[in-house]
Amino acid sequence: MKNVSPCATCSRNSTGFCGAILGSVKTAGSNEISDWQHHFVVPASKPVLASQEASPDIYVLCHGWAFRFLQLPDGRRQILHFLLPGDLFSTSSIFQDRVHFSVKALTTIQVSAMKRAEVQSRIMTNFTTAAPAIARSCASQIEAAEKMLAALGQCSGEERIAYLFLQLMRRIAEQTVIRENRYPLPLRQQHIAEAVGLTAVHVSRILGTLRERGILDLSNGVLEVLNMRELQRLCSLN
Amino acid sequence: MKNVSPCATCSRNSTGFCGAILGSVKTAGSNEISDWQHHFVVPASKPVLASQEASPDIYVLCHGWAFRFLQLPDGRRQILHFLLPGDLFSTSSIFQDRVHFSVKALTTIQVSAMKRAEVQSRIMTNFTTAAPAIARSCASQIEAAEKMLAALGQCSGEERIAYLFLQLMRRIAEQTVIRENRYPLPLRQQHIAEAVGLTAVHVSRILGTLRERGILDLSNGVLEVLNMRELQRLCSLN
DNA sequence: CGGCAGTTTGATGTTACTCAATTTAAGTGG
DNA sequence: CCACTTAAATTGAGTAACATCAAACTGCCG
Repeated sequence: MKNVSPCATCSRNSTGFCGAILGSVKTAGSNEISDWQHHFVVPASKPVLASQEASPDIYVLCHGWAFRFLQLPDGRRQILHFLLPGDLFSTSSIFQDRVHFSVKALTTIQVSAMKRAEVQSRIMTNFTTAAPAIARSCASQIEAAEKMLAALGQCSGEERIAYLFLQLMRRIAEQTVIRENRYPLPLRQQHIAEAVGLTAVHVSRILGTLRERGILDLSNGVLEVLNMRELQRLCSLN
Repeated sequence: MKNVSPCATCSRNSTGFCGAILGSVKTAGSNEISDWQHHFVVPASKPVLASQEASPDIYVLCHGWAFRFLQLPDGRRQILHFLLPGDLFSTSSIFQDRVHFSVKALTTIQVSAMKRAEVQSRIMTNFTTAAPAIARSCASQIEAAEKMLAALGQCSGEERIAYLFLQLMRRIAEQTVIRENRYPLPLRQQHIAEAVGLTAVHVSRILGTLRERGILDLSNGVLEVLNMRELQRLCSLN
């Protein structure tokens, strides 16, 4: 298992969530382990956080990919959101110690955990800058969820997959330099299926036709977009 | 057209959004029209608010039913949420002047509009009580959207309708006394269809079987639940 | 009495699911 | 490097869920 010391990549903290919301929370340039935050590693495909489980910490993903999901009593599950480095698990976790979803690692991940009480008090002392940032974060989470709702309710399988990919591509491009339209995408077809509400078999067929038609090619954890214009045209949402 | 004077029913303001979030904002017992809030009426099935339209006000539904929806470029639309009396259109509208959805009246409605700037400043002066309330409101909107996402992604038409009804019933019961398991529900089948991602024809068939099986009966704007236990069993979500 | 909006019903087509078999890819240990 | 194992992806055939189109039916209102 990997080293559990504070991850070097957590300089990322200064861009994503922490930069925007916490503002002056992190001591600039400091690497010391404080008593209110720590880091840990979770291996690929292992659970990170269970639904309704109380936690005194809030979590930010520092490295790797994870996803939030809802598990239905009969075993079916819906992936709600893929977490990328820099992402806060959920904005509402700043104020609540229980969340309605579970989180699982997709790749091996590094997570930063911060004491909620500490984060809250730091936000309160600096709320004129923190409040709008938190509000924006909430608003964008709501908007993302409701747009996906529209995609699942109104769009065909192909459209949904196109929409999912476009959203992910946009987010990946924000944190990685993209060359030759190749996006790192460590998803199994089963994950795509659970995110867009199809079966893995059907996802395979749809990806097959998209490949045949020269629109995109997903293999070996890389999504290569061959015809961006056509991909966007497929996605009537957006 | 109905009278546009401040609606008597807006005593409701003290329970729903305003009571929880605004706290001391409303002058207790006062009926005067202030310069920072006003009321208006929208007839049934007329638009209230268009997506991306900037507004200096935030809105609370005082009377009647409305719904928030997303319109796709090709005309399809997804109903995101039904608004009941006391509901703030969207928590994020407190901080943003544009919203990603549109709103339409289902019945004739009365709406209370409040100047955002004024609401914000009152929240800021009282943020220790307002902030947690706003956070809870955001969290519950996110949770509702993501649970619906799971319903659309993983559940059959019948399950989705059962879920929609159970959610609505819970909310209706919070503000109305329910007798004989009869819930006022002023929805056309087309609205149900657009909320759960089915066609109106299919909704009609599903409602037909639910009626035949003695589970529920929706007609004349009233939902009568005949077998609550069975209805809950249908809804594997929840 | 007609007209209209909403609902119901039937027939048929399409999308997506299920089950099962096969192929491919990725390790793993010798 | 090669057998062996296992997870993932692909393919085919049959089926179920849902959409589409069109017609008939209902209640309601002028």
